[in-house]
Amino acid sequence: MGLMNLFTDFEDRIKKLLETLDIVREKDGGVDLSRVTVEAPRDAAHGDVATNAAMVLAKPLGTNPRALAGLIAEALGRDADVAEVSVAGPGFINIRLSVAYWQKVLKAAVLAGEDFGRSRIGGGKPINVEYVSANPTGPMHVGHCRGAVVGDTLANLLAYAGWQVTKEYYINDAGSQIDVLARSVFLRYREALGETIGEIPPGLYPGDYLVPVGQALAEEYGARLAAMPESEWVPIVKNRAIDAMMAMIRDDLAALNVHHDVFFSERTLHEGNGGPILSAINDLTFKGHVYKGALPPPKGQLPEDWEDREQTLFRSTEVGDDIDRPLMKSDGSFTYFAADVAYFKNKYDRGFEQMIYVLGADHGGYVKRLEALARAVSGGTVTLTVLLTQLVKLFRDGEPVKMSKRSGDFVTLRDVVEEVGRDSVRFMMIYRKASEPLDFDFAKVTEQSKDNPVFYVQYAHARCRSVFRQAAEAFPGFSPSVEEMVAALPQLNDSNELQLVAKLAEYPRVVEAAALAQEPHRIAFYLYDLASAFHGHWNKGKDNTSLRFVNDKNRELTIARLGLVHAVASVLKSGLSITGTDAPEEMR
RNA sequence: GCACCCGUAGCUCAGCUGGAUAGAGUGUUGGAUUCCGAUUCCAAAGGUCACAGGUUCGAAUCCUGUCGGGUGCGCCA
Repeated sequence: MGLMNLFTDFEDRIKKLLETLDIVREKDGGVDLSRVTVEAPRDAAHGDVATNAAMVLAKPLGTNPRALAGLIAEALGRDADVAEVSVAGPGFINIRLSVAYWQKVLKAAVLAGEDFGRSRIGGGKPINVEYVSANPTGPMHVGHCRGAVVGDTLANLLAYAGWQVTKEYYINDAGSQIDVLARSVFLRYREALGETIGEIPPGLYPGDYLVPVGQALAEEYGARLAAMPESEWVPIVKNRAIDAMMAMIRDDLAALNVHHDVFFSERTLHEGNGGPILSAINDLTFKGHVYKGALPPPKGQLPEDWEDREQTLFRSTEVGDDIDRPLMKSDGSFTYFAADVAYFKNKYDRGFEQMIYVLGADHGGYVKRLEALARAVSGGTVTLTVLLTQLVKLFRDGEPVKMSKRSGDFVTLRDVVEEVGRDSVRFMMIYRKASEPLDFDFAKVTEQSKDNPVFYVQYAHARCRSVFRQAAEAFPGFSPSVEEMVAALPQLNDSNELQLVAKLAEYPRVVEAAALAQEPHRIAFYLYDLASAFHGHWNKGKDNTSLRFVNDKNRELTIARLGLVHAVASVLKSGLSITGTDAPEEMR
């Protein structure tokens, strides 16, 4: 099935052809063909594929682009799959493909089904995608939503493109906010025992979601916890609290169709007096990246409580950072970043060659130290990339939704999913470059209309399935196999249909480009494009009944067209599954 | 003050890692339409790609600077 990607197919053909040209063969030292590309012309009127070969190679070969283009075009014209070649503009070579070639491409698509866009470009390399990693102190709110969807979709995309992907969640269960959580739960526990606790003191988490956690503790322990000294009940309550919060978060994520492979606990890095962290710091020290010293005061406004103190520092400035970063506080305890060093080391030891961190835009200041960390620990062998997702602004009927940090006043992820639906949330979150801010309007997203892109795409899929149902009505007992559809494909030669095939043919290239650029939004935009092409073709059938997929006078032609519809449905389903949304059989 | 992200049609945004006359959706304007399944279809108008330089056959895209918006800037996680 070498026809899966027509662009790479023709790139290969053109490069082989170039090597047979006299002007190339006679060139001393050979010619660099790496800049030769094959792509779809911006304007379909120019042709089906175009190459820049003549413009790129003219200078090294000491000739002019138009003359070289003529030579290449002449040779290309002898390719049986090429219907027409022309030279245009500064030296573009435009190629129009034969009907037979399009039929071969479609055949590949029909046979491959949902695997049509699958790629091996990732080479089976292990890659770690870390995303969400929300603190386990409460339910997830909308702010976590975008990172969750972007990370999950990117991970799906990379898997489809041939990487060996691990989806990972870093549980921040070691910091002081977890102590606050434990004390908040303890209060709810005393409440469950019948004590009057009154107003939740400031500094503790006031949310009702902690009430059942306190009740469960009361049922299990009775009054025994209350009788313990703090040093004894804290670890018990802390464990219960974290488990309860993580269970809640997992439920929230499941509602968004987000599922991680690994949940990594920060606490495990602190076990045994911080052994894993110490050993990671020792590793860095051994490699010469650690020293004891004082940081220069921050530029601009000096904090009021600024004191010049000596601490253990990571010399990250030698590996690309702007300022050295503290690993230990002046009292000798670890910084958060120290745990990050150990966590990265852990991933590194697990054999990941590539790591992606999906973080919110408010963590932008963290990027350089993470990159520096990767260089220092791996010696530059690991590529660590940080994907920053910009903020989401919520709107209801055009009015911004206000959120304060006070409990009950923020919109939870669960609220949003329940109100607008899982698929709409996911698609909207991915239907924009991650680096662009996103406005999310409840009214628009709930609407089941063309304005809602996920609906438009899903509708195209449902319509495809509907064609099969209609065919079964026109021809009772009709259910052509893939083989029958493939055999009938030579019947397809209408230019409108071939345009749809051309759109399908872009899919493998879109998948690879999106995976390499780590830009999952491209899949969503492609799906919209394909859906649009399909709906457009469908609409032509309104006026021109000969274009309709089901033709009850021509069984063979109908089978061939069902092949096209089958391929469209398969690609839509494949793409929708990358975005983590359903491909419904019908819209109701 | 510094770092990162971003300035593209009235509005919301794409632009395939440098390609041809910069594209969709929405809105505006003008037509068509009792439909193999929805608030349908077709067409037109709409742009100094923030600005100024540079790199080259060729720049919205890469480099530098300026202007404007967002985010973050010792021992918080």
